[in-house]
Amino acid sequence: MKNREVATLFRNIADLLSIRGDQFHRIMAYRRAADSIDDLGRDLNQIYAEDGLLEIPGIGKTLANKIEEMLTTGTLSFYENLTETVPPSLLELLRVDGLGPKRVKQVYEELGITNLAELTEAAQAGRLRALSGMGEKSEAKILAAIEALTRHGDERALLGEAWPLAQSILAELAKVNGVEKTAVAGSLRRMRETIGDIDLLVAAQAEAAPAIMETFVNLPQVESISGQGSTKSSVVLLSGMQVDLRVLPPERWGTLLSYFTGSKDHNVRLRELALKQGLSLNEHAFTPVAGGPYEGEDEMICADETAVYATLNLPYIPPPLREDRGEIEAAQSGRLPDLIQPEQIISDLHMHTTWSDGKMSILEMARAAQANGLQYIVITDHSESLGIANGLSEERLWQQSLAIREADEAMGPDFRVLHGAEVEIKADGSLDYEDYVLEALDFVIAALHVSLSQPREQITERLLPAIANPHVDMIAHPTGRLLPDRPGADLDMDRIFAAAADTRTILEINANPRRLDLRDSHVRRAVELGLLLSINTDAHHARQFDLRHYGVATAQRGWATTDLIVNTWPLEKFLAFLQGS
DNA sequence: GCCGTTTTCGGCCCGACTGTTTTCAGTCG
Repeated sequence: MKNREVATLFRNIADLLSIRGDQFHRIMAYRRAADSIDDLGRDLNQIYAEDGLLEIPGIGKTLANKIEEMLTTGTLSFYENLTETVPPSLLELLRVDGLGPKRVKQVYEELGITNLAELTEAAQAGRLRALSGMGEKSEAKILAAIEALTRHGDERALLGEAWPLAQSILAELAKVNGVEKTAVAGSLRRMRETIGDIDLLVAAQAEAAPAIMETFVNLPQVESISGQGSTKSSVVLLSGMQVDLRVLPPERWGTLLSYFTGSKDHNVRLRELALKQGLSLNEHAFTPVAGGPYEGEDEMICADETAVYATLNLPYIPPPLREDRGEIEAAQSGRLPDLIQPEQIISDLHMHTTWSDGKMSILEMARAAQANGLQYIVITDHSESLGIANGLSEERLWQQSLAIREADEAMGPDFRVLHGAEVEIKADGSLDYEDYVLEALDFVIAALHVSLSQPREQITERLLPAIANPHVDMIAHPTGRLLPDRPGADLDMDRIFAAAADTRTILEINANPRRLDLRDSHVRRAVELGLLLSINTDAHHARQFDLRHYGVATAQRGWATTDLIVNTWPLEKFLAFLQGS
């Protein structure tokens, strides 16, 4: 079984246990374990082979045994037994917005409902309202939620879709009288690759709140209002995405922003730390608890997040790190990483022009890159066999070489245009250009685009020779995944990383929000191993240079430090590196 | 079910909103 399958099984167990009414913290343990496995960046089978399961955070003896059973037999008897008392089809009921484990248990036990179709039928027949705690309104809400679920699904949105949407809504809200500050919060501020719903915050005095809420729920993109209060409102957009807005006073901005940025796990750790100091932390303030050293004193409010962390004797922790993956401990011991920052990026090593499937000329891309704050770029059009992308034959590649020299000269002394190629790693593992061609290029990218579903052994063996080739400088979007649907190649990442370390081959963090490949957990592993990384836009149009910040955020989520990101290197250092490799 | 600078047992965070309630349970984040 793969990591994702194990994690999913644990999540399903957690949901089934919650329907059964098991102890809350036992359920949470399964969820935490699932999250932990998702974050690994390594193959669980490999960790198991090294006898390292117990070192995974949130995995104890019981869960380690369950993982072992899953990895060795492909099934889990505990889960099989569980589904005999709690039908797994109940899981789909939990996807209905507003329906939690207690209600699911209730409709299952009292009405014998086991799936979405039966629930729909019962609601339409008016049989739900007879249940205790339910009425006509609840019944109508459930029907509406089922309808919304069947229409939009409950898929998470891509970061690259949610981010611009959030910015446009904030821009509208900022125009309302009395709005002092606005911010994105939640997983969007932490820049996760997918977003469940958009969390927005506004700082304003209470008297301004009604007008802000009115503006919000009446935005043209809004399809329906799921809740409207004085501090919190929720809407569903036409796209099906839910957006929550909270309005709170500016003097409490720090605790507010911290609380709603999450992650939930990070917040739990912060509250635990606060409690150890005798303080209760919520979105409004730190409040002294009875019996603690501050008992009887006033609450402490925080105008910014730095003050929140300072109260806990911690340095500021950047949002992309707030996942409870060791950032609290690192902050406590002064070992927070020197995170790569967007303004430190001075190059882009992967982009396309009209010579292959790009939309702009070499010179147009160069000028746009310079306007974007870069100092040098590499033009890397596709190689011949990627016919669908108008890949370059060897002859056209030589012609392009002249065109690049012309563009380089036209750009003057303060900007350099280098000549590279994105060379196809063919299904048989061979590269698309001969070595003497690769040698003549300034920079060589190798990448997988086709036959990505080969079995692990085969596709890993296909990529390794490319990494080992002395002319290959970088592997682009290593797994080839495309969010949200194509999972990418089933590579043995341990072997890929080891090979990249041996040959000092750069691994790309592709900034396109459909790729973000390497993904954050892979970056984290690569950083631990000290591998060289590069954040590139893979731009096919000048405006796609704007996508860079998604790549930087992914690097930050993987704890990437400035020294490992080759795009921070001055041109001389970069060229010297290419000479030496 | 995990975990340990309250350590092998007993904790493990907090509030808003909604709909059903006469004081609260369920859901969500």
